[in-house]
Amino acid sequence: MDITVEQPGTRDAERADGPRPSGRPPLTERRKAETRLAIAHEAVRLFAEHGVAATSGEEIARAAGISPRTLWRYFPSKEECVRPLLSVGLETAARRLRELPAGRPLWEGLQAGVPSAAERADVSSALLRLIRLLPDEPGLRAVWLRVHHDAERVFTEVIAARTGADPDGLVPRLKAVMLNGALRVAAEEWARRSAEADQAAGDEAFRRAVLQATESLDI
Amino acid sequence: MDITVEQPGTRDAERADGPRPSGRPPLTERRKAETRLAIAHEAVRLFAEHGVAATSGEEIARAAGISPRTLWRYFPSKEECVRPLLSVGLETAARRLRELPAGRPLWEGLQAGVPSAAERADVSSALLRLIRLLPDEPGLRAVWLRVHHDAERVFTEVIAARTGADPDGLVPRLKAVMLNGALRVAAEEWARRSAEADQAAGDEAFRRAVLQATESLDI
DNA sequence: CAGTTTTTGGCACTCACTGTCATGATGGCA
DNA sequence: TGCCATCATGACAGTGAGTGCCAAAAACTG
Repeated sequence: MDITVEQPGTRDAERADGPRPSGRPPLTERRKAETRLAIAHEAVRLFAEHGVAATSGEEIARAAGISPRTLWRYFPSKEECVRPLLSVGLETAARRLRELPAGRPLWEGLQAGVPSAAERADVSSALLRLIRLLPDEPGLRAVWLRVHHDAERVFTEVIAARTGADPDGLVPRLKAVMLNGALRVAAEEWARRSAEADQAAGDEAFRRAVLQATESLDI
Repeated sequence: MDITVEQPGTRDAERADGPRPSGRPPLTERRKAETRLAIAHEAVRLFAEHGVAATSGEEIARAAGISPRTLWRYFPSKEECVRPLLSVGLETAARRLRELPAGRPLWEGLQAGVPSAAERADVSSALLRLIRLLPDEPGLRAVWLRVHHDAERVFTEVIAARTGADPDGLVPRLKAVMLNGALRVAAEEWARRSAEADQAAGDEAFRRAVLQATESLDI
């Protein structure tokens, strides 16, 4: 039940020490990433239809067209199968934050965060369904929390770099935790409003939450 | 792997609709609470000695002097066994916050939070050992995150009451999430400093983190 | 003390997950 | 194009976490 998440191709990626001088070919890796995402989609579909408890790992594997053994190689638990969908928003948020010039206000990099992060419509709709499952599914909620917790480290470094503070210091860590929590709430608001009203309302809710949170944070 | 945590005696407690007119006698409940805590202590000890993965539920049960079947009735997973220790600080923090007059600054209710929450020395030292396990034990970290997530709801209501805001509104929720995250970081700092230096240093670190965080929050 | 409810334990069972090995697909290179 | 090294996949068997069910024991009520 340990949850040591192994990013696909991490070993290969770190072996390639340049842009791609002699690393693993991207074909295989891209296929693996596709498989990961396909599993995630099927898992969300099955979880939404029958609930997490009533969905076995074997069913997910069958739906994704792979053997159970392979499923457990891709993900360490059936709940973790949804991680690729949950993390996509935070990853782009971190990337945009890193690319944001130090002078600009924080929310510029974030206000388009989660919603537009999922450029592909299928990802976005799956993410929407998934977040709506969270209140009723403790196991998935745990993944959601873990994903955000993993993002904290990244945010801490980005914030430390932006504010010129010590990355191991207390202040950037506190700010990262707060920002991270705000993004979680914003994403939940986004999902709720998107489902209640429409996509525009969801995006607006997300932006409002982020703005509300960041203006008091001074990052 | 569902994590529906059932507080001990909840059913009995809600049946007793007065201070205790005809509810369950407190003896049984107290004994159950003691059993819960005893299990938690043994679990932490075993986890610290051999690691979570190498500790079986059966071992925890044997150490606590109960049958495995009973252990699984008390806790839904072996990791959850440590929850009573992890939640003690947040519970007292919430209680003190509730009792804090509306005018007083927030940190007055919190600065003595986690450390002194564990009045009993054994609880405090077990909690210390436990928090130090978190970085290496993803399963326990997940419990830590879940405990904090559960506390969010409580904090949201307390904050809404203090600030006169709508408890379902965005602002109190954001503030609760931020406060909660700050308390988590503060507790981790407390554990680190307590272990590196001494108890006083730990308490001081906790207070510093809480102060740092609350002064920007306007609760 | 007798009757009822609650808690515990024992047993059997499911299924999430893992170690191991054989097989097949893929990419590198002559 | 064909051979070799590498790695992904699958089949199989095994462990152990967690659950349902029923009986025994304990606690509470009168």
